[in-house]
Amino acid sequence: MLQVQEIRENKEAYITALKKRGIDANEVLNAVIKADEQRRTTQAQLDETLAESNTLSKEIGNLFKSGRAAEANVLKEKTTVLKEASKTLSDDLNNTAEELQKLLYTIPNIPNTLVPAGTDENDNKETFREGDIPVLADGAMPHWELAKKYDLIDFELGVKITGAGFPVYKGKGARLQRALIAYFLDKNTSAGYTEYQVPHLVNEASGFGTGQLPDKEGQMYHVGVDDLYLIPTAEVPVTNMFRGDLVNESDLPITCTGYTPCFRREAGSYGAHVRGLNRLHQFDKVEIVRIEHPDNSYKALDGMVDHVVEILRELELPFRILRLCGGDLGFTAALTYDFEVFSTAQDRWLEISSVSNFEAFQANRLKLRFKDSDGNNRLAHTLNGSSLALPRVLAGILENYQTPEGIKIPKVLVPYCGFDMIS
RNA sequence: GGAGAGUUGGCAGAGUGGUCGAAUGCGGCAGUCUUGAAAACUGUUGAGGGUCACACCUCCAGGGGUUCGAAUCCCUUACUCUCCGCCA
Repeated sequence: MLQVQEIRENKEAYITALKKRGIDANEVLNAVIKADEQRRTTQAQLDETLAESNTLSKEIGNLFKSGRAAEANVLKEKTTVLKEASKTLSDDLNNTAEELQKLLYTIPNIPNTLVPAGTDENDNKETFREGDIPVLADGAMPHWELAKKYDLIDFELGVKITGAGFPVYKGKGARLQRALIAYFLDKNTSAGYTEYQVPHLVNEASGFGTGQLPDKEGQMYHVGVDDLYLIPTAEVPVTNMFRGDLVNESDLPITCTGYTPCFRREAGSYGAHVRGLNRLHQFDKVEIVRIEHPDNSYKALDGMVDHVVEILRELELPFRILRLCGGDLGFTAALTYDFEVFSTAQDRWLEISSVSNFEAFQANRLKLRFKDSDGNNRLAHTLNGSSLALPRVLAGILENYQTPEGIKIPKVLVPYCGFDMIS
């Protein structure tokens, strides 16, 4: 959520920046400013009425104490009028504040200057590419066929016990998953991130805090009887651990990592692009989250990008980095880098990580602040990134490492797997 | 599922109708002392709105009520804890 004061001060710049998202924000920003002015006017009137009322109350109290009940009763009548007035004003204020809040919820974050204009993924800007795309032998298969051939993943069994999009990992497939999780967590903790295990269900307040609610509840599974949501990413519980906190400047940065399953309803298309592991309702992910000083957040973002690069380099997977364009940028993000691994057998790029700086957008909703050296309370910046999303990494490994003899295991994973070949 | 007790400032924890935005402790900040640090001592320190700055207003879990006046009394919702039951 944007801050009203910032909108007031930077309206024109915000309109220009939001054009990159394909949004003409002129009208809504004007509406915000107008509602805010209305709010402040009403607030001032209410304050005045209450001040008068408070003064009278004190006088009445004093009169009663000194036994002048008759005079007190005269004043009492005055307060009745003031009470009615303040009731009306307070209702007005609530309505205006609610209206303002609703408007603010509809406005996405302001894209960073680096964000290219554009409408969809075709306008994303590739900023980096590394790794050789392997030349596969004849008869190379996509991962879902490999998974079947080597009995690593059973999609049909998942359908039987739950439904489409809930695969069952089996044998060396399950072991490889576990190895990846352990390897990712080790990489993250040795880079200084503190490991957490967090709940996989969150309450409504948490959904609001990170921006999944109120607009995107359809993307989350909702447990109605208890009014809880299955997490779509560890970002939600991890970031919300700090909701409402006021920390010391010296506590920053706060860095966390955690493994969780992720649940996404993603009612959408079915077909070739969502086959196998490409798109699932439940998948595993290791996440990194940083709470940063605003002066340091972009440096931290670069650091997170470098960190993910290192992991992909160690896995020896061909990858590229995209800077998301305005149209593809998430609602809460100011700048996002997507990582994609090349799936040789499918001949396409698969997104395996997304690293974003949300600046103060989430922190404003979360009321996540720090006390700076001048004693002022300021909103912190939040960032997060996947390191990494498991299914597509698995797909990338299966497809890129396949040989006629079997699937080789990336060197760095062998100690975690206990085997170096799936055959 | 049954019974009871709670929810107060960054944290812990007093406060049962006006003098309470709130004792005290911890933490934070500043200073004294010290070569420096620690300890000790002194001072200072809740948040939001509003203002050029004051004034002023709001906030003691959320919502409603009683009262001239509510952290304090009443109703209600949520959450937490303890005991019992069930259970990994």
